[in-house]
Amino acid sequence: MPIRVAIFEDNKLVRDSFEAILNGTDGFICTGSFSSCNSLVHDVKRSQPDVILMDIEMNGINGIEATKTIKQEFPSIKILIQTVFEDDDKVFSAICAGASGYMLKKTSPAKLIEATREVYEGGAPMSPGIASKVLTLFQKFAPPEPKSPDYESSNLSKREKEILLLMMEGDNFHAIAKKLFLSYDTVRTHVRSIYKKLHVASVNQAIVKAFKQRLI
Amino acid sequence: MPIRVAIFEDNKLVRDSFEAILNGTDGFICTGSFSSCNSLVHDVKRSQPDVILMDIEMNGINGIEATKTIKQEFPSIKILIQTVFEDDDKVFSAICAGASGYMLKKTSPAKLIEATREVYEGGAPMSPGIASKVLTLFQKFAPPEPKSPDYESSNLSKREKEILLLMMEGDNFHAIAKKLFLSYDTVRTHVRSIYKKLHVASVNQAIVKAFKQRLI
DNA sequence: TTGTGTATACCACAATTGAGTGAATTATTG
DNA sequence: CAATAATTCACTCAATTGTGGTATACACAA
Repeated sequence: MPIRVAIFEDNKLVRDSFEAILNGTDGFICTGSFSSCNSLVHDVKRSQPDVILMDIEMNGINGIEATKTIKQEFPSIKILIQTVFEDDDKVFSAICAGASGYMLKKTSPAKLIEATREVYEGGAPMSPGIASKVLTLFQKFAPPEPKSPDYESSNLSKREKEILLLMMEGDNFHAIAKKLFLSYDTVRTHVRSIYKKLHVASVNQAIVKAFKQRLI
Repeated sequence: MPIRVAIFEDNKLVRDSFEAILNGTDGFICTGSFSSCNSLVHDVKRSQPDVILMDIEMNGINGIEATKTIKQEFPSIKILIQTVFEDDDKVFSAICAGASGYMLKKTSPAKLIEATREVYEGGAPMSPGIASKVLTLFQKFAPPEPKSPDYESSNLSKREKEILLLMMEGDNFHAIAKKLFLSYDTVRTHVRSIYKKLHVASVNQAIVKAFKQRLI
């Protein structure tokens, strides 16, 4: 079963060229190519792609807005951003919008095909300079090491904090048990101590409390 | 002028093998290989590397601590992390510590050499799964935009927003029904449409999404 | 007129969670 | 050393939640 790819790209030449390359490569099929995002949701619904090649610089709705929309409506579709520029702002927005990869337009067709496959397989191909920017941005934004005073004073043990964190990721008890290599019942026991310490009585309330008090 | 590489690696076999490969490849020279980080600063000073291949799992000072120290003492030296594991925690810590790349140990020698060169040239090579994790972590930690467009585009109806809000107060379905003068089953029906629109499958995840996207 | 979305409500079954109780092992600390 | 907390696991039972249907009614747009 070939990888279904849709293209959103201003430039007709580039668009047609991509389409030709994809259809000419074993294991790929271009199920749609569009010059704008004006009927984005409709177009995506019709072409049912696994991966979308998204130009970032487009008239009307730009590639980043489009990426956000697509990720909201079709979270499982992977999006590979294509751009001529590599400024921090664009990279940052694209990733926050939910892009799975970020390639410069100067990339060779062969590498683009390879990147498309990598995206499809759950990877995150990025042109070298981009990857480096991402790491820098990451270091800049990630580790403010928040640890509010409540976090310490909440008396949650290390294990309990781990579990609360996973609860805040949306994991259920079975998933947590699996991730932490614990038995289901052990997780439930820990959850009960969390409830006791936070004075709550459900996942629901524990998460709310954790968020509101910036506990994590 | 060849790229000067130093190796920090527990396993003698792996260490010697890396050294042989580097010295056997044009454009590279191994200027030091060490089995621990016990005399880290001293060793780095002596070997004056451009790039360091750093094993993450080592006795004594581990690779992440070592990376921090090196980046502190010799900011211009690039560090390529090597690991067998790819859990979020390690990836996260390594990048925050200042690593320039993150390769799994199963990577082929050829790709490792290529990654070393890429690091030297200012890139950030990462094994596919790792790069993907980085993007995910990035999205997780990036500062949420103050006015999230998701609020408007979430398409939640008035009733659905009301109910989501009460869920975020920690109310259960019975409590919500009572507060809104609805039947228990009506609340559940609304909750189902909320899940559909937010692409989630539990109270748990709906609340997290609402908080993170500043939906309410 | 038909379709779509919203709001309301009910039934039934499966899965998950909450609460009670008990118990063993390993830190940690007074 | 003894007390305490943390961590681990198990079993039960009731309550809540998740998911599949089905149904009526209203409003608004194609």
